[in-house]
Amino acid sequence: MKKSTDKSAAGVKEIARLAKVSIATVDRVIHNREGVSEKTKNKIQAIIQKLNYQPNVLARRLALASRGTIRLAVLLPNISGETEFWQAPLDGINQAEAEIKQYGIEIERYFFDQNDESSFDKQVKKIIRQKPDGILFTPIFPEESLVLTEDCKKKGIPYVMINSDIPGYDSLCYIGAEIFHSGYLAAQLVNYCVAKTQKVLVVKIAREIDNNYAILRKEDGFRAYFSDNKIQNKILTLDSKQTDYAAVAKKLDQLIKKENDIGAIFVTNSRVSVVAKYLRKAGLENVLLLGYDFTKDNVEFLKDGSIDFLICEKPQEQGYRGVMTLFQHLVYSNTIEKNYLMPIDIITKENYQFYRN
Amino acid sequence: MKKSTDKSAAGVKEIARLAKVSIATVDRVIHNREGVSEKTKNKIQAIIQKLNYQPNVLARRLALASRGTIRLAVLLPNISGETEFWQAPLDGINQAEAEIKQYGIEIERYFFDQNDESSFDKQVKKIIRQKPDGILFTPIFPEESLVLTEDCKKKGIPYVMINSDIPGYDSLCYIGAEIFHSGYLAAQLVNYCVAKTQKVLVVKIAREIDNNYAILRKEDGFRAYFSDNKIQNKILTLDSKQTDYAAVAKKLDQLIKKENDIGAIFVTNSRVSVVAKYLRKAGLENVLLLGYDFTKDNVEFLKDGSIDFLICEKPQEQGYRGVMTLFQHLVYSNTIEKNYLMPIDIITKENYQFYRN
DNA sequence: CTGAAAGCGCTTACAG
DNA sequence: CTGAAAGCGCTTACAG
Repeated sequence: MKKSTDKSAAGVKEIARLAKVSIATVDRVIHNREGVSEKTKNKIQAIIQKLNYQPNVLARRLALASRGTIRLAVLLPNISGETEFWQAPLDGINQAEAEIKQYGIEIERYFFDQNDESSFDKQVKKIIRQKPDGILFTPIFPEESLVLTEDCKKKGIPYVMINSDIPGYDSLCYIGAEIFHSGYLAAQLVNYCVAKTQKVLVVKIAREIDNNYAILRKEDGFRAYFSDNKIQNKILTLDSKQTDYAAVAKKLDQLIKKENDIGAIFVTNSRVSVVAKYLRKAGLENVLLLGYDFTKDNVEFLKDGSIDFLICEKPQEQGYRGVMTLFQHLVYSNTIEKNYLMPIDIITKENYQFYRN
Repeated sequence: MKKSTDKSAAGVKEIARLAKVSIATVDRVIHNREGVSEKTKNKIQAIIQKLNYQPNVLARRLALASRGTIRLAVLLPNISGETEFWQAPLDGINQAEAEIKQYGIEIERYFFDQNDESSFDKQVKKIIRQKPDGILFTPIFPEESLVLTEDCKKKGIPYVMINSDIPGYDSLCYIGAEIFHSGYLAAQLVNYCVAKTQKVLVVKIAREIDNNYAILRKEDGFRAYFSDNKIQNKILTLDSKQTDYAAVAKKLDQLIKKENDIGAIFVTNSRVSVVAKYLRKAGLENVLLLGYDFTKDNVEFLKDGSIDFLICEKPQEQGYRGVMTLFQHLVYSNTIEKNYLMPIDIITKENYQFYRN
């Protein structure tokens, strides 16, 4: 390793020397602060230009570390067996926290019950009382989310939405997939694998279907693919507001008795494992089954062939990136991409081993 | 933003104070350096344990920045129209360089002709002469690569392999996909989309097929899926050591005249666009076509439906991660995962827009 | 409007 | 075997 040589990145000291001022003044110009005469300001800016000065991010962070703590609030569904999905974003958030807590970032976590809008409300009130410096949340309930976003706007608190978007809620940014398109993709896969004569079933399992933007958008996308491409398969629908196995199985049973020759089933969220369990018990494993998310249950059914395709949108990375975005914005005032669209990944029995959430 | 409070991460100073020694001695213990009495060493280690001391990476890097430059060498195929694929790893390398050049890392790039083993040889000699501190390369030619790895071992220079692996070449680490499995995955997709009576064609297009480990492994994996699952489709083979369109088209023409009812074609590398062009011209777009890599040409054919699936292994991330790994190893002596296996992504017409290499 | 000095947490000669 | 001091490049009171 030889000693670093020439162009070794001039810093504030060098600029100060060339401009015959102190580094404090250089700093003022770099940060566009008040109280520098036009003349010296111009002189310093010229030198910065000429030297193509790039601040040393390391040193900047280190110096800043001594300042105050930044407090972020995170609002996500709580994690139960049924909603294990949300572990992934949380993992990402934890990872981000580990990386940046050295810079004085603290993260407060709030959880709500996905089946209970009032629990969302309650947590929102708590957060508002805490006055965090930035918020990360997922707008599962559009109306209730509005309370939060309105308050944030009033107080100038930046907020990031992950996993699903609500157009018109003007956030700092959205990090997640284009969910309409993920339904579209599911339809493409179905079309590859199913005969033209077979029927296709869309299953929606959630306590709050009508108020669940993501679930509805996915079905829209799914249906759009068929109509855009003039594909004639008959599309059936099954909704279940009860999310337990018994209830879903019963409904499926009734439907399948009535409708013969269903070639594929598309479940619009991570509850696909419930359907997989039913198909396995009923000996209907030749039906193509697609659903969402890389949860433990789902992967088990993927392995044994009950589930054919899982669509996955890197939930862990969403959490990670969400926190990092707030960090970038609050600490460095970086400009932020309004929509960070995640890839829409296709997971099968033969590539799940290598998947990274 | 309130002032940081309590547990605000004790540092070397605090440790030194508690152990009643100087911070220099603490530093010696942290880095397991010689010349500290057992007694003080134990005392300091106990305190480090108790405080759960985490070094401040920022400060460490900043302090280290003043040391010498680290020089890395990168050896990749040159980028032509035909081998545009290699732009992606190079992009990743450039990105990594931008992030770490502040820490005194310099990267020297060397290119060889993928169709000419002697050009690889020549570049290896150049690199050896330069005595870099670390090397990143792709072992397309096993024998010629051995010259490089042997020399590195002798001199203790760490090297990282990306994109394809050669088992037994004991590198610092391999970053890339499990290529056998990527062939396996391709076969699964084919099996979903093709009738049992149809034939399947494997196409290998490369100047040096027999000496190209990756291409052979992918075919192995592809075939293994069929035999493991006792699937009976007849598998045909077409090899072309000429990589230009005219030559490949001619061979395909001959084969397709002889063999009727080919349901799918699997091309074992990024040259799949050549086959796509042929199928489009021949009006055979109903044949399922699969191949590798997110190149501009391939994506064009994906869009128009000539290619159905592209398998992609994040080449840009491979380059990025390769450089970062050498950096971690050389600067922080971090322990490195021996095999960093990339996901094997499935790209279609309906999700390519969101893919990130 | 401007500057001298201290500090961020760590590393490294150098001196004993 | 151990310590005092300078330095990494930047930021921030504080004093003028």
